Amino acid sequence: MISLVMDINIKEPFNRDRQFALKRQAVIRAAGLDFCKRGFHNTSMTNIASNLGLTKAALYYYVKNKDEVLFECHQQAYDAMDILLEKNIIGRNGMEQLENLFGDFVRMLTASGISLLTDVNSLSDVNKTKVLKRRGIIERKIIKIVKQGQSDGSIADGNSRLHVFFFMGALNWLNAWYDNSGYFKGEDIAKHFVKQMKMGIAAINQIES
Amino acid sequence: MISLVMDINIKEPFNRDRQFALKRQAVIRAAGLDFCKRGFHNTSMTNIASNLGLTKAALYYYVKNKDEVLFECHQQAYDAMDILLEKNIIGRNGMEQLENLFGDFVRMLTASGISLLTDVNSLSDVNKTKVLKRRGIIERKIIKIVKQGQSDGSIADGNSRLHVFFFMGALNWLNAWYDNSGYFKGEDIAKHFVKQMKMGIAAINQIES
DNA sequence: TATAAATTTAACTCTTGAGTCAAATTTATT
DNA sequence: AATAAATTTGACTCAAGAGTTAAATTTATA
Repeated sequence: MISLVMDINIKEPFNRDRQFALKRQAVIRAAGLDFCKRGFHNTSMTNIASNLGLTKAALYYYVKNKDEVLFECHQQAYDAMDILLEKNIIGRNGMEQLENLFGDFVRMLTASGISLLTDVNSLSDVNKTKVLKRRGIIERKIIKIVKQGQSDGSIADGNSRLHVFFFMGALNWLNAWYDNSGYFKGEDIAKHFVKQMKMGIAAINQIES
Repeated sequence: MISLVMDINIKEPFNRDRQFALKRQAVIRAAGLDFCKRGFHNTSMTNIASNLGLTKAALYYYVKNKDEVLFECHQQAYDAMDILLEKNIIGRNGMEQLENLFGDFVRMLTASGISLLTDVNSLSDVNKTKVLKRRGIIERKIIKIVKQGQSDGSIADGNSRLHVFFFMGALNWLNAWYDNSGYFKGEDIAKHFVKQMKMGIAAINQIES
């Protein structure tokens, strides 16, 4: 049972489609959490609906089919990552940019209710292609930052793609085990993970926490 | 289509059950690769069978049901990890032990055909409990090594569980994206990952590759 | 209060894939 | 060649869950 309350404050005149779009997004985010927790195929449309306090029929009022839901979950995550990527071009060097970015990634997963789904094989072929393409683009952007860090001397040499795969693995796994009600607080994890990410690939000369 | 040839050399007298057990293991390992590649629910028993050049009926000659297959896949992985854990108590300090262990983990995943499955929610309740329990035990053993390293001064302070979750995430993710026919060679990944793991949590004073 | 949007109810269709089975046939072992 | 194990064939049952639908009802908005 997840609250759908939103759009409370800002009293922009009289929405209609906006209201619909917002609830649709909330529905998809909730579905994402379900998928993340139980897995795509272990979560029925009826499950999703009833977790929202809705009926299956009502759910289908917002989405076309289950494939679309999964697809939109991916889109949501990638939209969020894109925003963070834009935002985090700041930093004195590659390493600093990467620290900011990675920290924000962790915060996104622990705080925003957005899940990073990995089950790309359950998508229809068309959507799978789209998702993989988009994932590739994001991956390449991160790799680019790492390469930049290697150029400016802030990040250690070595295969940049492996550098990235390593700490992105930590991120994906975090997404799988993290539980808001659990022992760790999101911000603590963020701090710890940023540090471990950094130490893992920092250029040797400039390691000073 | 995966070859099932085994038990070629060593001509121990006349096996019977042994032969059965070996093929059964091979069947399960192959299924594990399928699950890893396409996902548990996107892989039908018929798929598994035909990838082995078998019939569904023949597959059921070796296993009771799909749940058992998934369960045994987990067991195989944990058996392998247990062996490596036994083997890698060697090392001058916690860090060295951890390096050996982690490197072997990577090699196991890239070379042995054993997959580290994450989809634990698709298991029956009984098996899920068993698997989670076993995973917990292994996790704790690794954490123990880390703590030891923190005691002997080879590993940096900080929450040991987070230390472990971080690099185990890298491992799980590797398992998901790695492809024998791909760009990277297993041994190269092992070297790189061990280093990045190490740098991530090495005590500051003793960082010298 | 009139109107349209949001949601429920409840029944229904369809497909997929797990799991079974028995008889026939192939393959290996002695 | 005899025997048992391994495998095929092909048809079958069953359950779960996606997706649909139409009519009734509730909720919000103007």
